[in-house]
Amino acid sequence: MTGSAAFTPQEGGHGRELQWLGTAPCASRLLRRERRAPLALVSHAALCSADDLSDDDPTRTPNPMSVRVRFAPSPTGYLHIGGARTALFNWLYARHTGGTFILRVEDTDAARNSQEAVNVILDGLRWLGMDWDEGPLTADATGPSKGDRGPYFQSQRKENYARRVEALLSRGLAYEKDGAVRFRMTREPVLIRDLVVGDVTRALTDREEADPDFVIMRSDGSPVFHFVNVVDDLEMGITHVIRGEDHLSNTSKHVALFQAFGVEPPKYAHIPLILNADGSKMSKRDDGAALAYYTENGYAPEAVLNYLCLLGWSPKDGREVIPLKQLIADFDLPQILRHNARFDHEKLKWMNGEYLRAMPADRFYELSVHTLARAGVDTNRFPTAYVKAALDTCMGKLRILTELPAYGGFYFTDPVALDAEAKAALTPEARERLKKLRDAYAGLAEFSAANLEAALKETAKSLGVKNGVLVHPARFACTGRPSGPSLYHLMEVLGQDRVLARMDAALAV
RNA sequence: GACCCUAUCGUCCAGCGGUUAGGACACCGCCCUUUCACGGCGGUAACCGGGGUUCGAAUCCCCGUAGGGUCGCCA
Repeated sequence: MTGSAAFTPQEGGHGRELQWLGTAPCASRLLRRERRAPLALVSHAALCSADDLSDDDPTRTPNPMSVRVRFAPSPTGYLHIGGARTALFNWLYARHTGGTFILRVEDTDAARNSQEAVNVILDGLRWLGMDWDEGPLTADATGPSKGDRGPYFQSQRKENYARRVEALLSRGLAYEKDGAVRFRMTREPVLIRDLVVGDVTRALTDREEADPDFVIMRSDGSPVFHFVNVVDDLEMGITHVIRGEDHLSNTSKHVALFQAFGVEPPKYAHIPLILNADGSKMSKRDDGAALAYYTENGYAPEAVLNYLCLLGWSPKDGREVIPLKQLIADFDLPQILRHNARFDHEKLKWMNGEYLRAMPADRFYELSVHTLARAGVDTNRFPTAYVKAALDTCMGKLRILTELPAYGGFYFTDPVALDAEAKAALTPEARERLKKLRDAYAGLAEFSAANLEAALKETAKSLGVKNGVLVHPARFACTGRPSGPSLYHLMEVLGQDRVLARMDAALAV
């Protein structure tokens, strides 16, 4: 049996785990002191391509005894958020143990297989900052890949499956019926030793009782999922199978198959599922079910990644905003919960805001310009210094980037559209006062926030009104809306010409 | 129908035989403040039900109930 030779021992990773456990508490103490700085590291790390986290890292020296985990998605055209978390747990475990993270594409279903669909997966993983040590380099099934256990597309592994079916057939462990090949499944309950769920004894269901055997190769010669999954895991030397709990019941089949091939099955870790906010199953149509929802709706990948790993897992000390490096150091299988989690969009938004606030300015500019462009706001028409100054007044004020066009879009739109509230606020009396302020501003030699503030307060004083009486009409005139960045700073960025012009426009309405 | 998993504030997590059941998001007050946020302070809010075991149960066991998953020539 070539199977036993191909299979690698599974204990290798544990020495490393102990080391990590030993160093983690110390590191976390350091990090709690300085929350800001480590956060910056996260965004940086998530931004960088795979190489930053992998190839330079001395702990990543290939080790035949180490952990080998895989993410094996089917290219369905979208990357489910639950799938992304499964990938994340595998990736974190690999990085935590110094093991190998493998990406394998289960493209056996030709009907819904396309390069676009594969790209959705590759891009999704890259967006989150997850790099794979072995797997495809492009979406082309026949294209280049890295790793010596390929091909990494199931569509390219047909001979392996045929050979394995033959092996089972020749030993009487499988048989042909109606042109299909069926595996002789044990009738005894199967013990599944799960690292998350514990020991599970899976008995046969009533239907299985009637006929426990199952098809491993269809009459058209194509192998079925349970079979290819096991064969690939075996031949790729997978040591730990970390996957959704929806596969737990089927694991008895996989264990039986491994035994038929004469090898110990890998260690299993079935992780809980992600449900909708109302507890229902998250299906393709639900908002936020696809990773693309987050890439397109103003989320920072580092925040999504952080939030995702807190669904079903948490560090012992209750920290929630956790730098990626710390996540890798702390992550481990035994701490994974056994019950499903509901996805809380509000909390993700909060966390996204935390990351947006703490990230380096350049990173914020990059994300912002991209978001504005998507909203039809072209920042390229403005000097870079102006764009940066404008965005500086917005940084720290948003939870998700998609709030930006409404929040700071006025910097790049002329004339500004006054909303209903703004128009209502510009009463004849308010206009009169605004006119006074406009004239005061027209006479300013240096249009700085400090001068603007002083001039406004002076004007208010001479009018005998509170500052707010002038502040609000001024804000409406300049931005068209009741809320936004700091008024004086926003006006400084806008500059004298724009501010006066906008005040004139508001007075003319 | 059978099999498997699960069950602490509305939500995400702490808890692992003895706690005033803790934190975070959200929510509600107050403070800060030119708006909106941030931040600070305070508050509302939970052990699914019933039996055991034990001096003592959110923690262990059993039964119910509820939710989720699985029983394909889908993946």
